[in-house]
Amino acid sequence: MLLRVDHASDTPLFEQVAASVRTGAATGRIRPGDRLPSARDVAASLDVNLHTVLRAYQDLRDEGLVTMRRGRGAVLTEAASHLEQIHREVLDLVERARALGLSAHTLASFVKEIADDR
Amino acid sequence: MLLRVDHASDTPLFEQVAASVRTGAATGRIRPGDRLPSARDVAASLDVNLHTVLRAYQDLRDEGLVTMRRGRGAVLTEAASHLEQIHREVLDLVERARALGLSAHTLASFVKEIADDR
DNA sequence: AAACTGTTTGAGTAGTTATATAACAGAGGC
DNA sequence: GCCTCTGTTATATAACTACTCAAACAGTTT
Repeated sequence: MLLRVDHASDTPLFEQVAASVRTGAATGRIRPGDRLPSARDVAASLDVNLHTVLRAYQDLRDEGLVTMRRGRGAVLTEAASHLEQIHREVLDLVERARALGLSAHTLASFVKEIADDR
Repeated sequence: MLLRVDHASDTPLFEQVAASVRTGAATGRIRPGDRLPSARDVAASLDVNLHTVLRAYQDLRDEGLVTMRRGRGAVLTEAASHLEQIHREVLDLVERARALGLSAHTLASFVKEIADDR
């Protein structure tokens, strides 16, 4: 199955769904132009509310990773084609920070601060 | 003043306080070995509750950026000496991602996912 | 028309955030 | 020793936000 979710996890369901899609795109399981499974299908197969899935999809749209139109579904954009490369760079940076005694949480707060400023 | 806070902002106060300290360390205004102003002083001068400041300090401790002991206060660790370099690398990465059509939010979610896995 | 798709609206619940007050306990100066 | 500084812990509470759910709505495709 493409998308997975852990109901016992402390990270929000919609965030897990979004993360699944990003990972799927970063590993090439989903490609630009591909349509994501419909929100209702995902909701049914993950035993999650429709709204929760749509919330995840909308976040991905806000990031520019998918386009959405009713009747047509959610489609992966060209921007997603570089996810793999960027994801690798993020891993490298986390590793480098770690070597300097800095946690991923510190990095996360830096990135978040930059992200929120726009 | 070293620490600043915007009561009207939508980001939590304790997070703003923590971010102030990180920025202060990244710009060399605070150095390893320096003691942060006492939580009570900060609370009074920012018109914020003591708990709010301590929450920020504790987060920084969890990240390994400060050590805390009662009677002595919160002291910046050696790890903080590399904050400037890492912060610059984060800015570079955000820039590179942006050039590929990826938002800082996408990056943030990657980093957060890595950070939460530990 | 029928069967899909996302969109919108509304609402309930749970968790987070910030506050306040108080008592506790280690560290250091006098 | 005593006083005052420091963070720590406990308890309570109000306001707010996040999260989830349900049902009706409106384009798109077949």
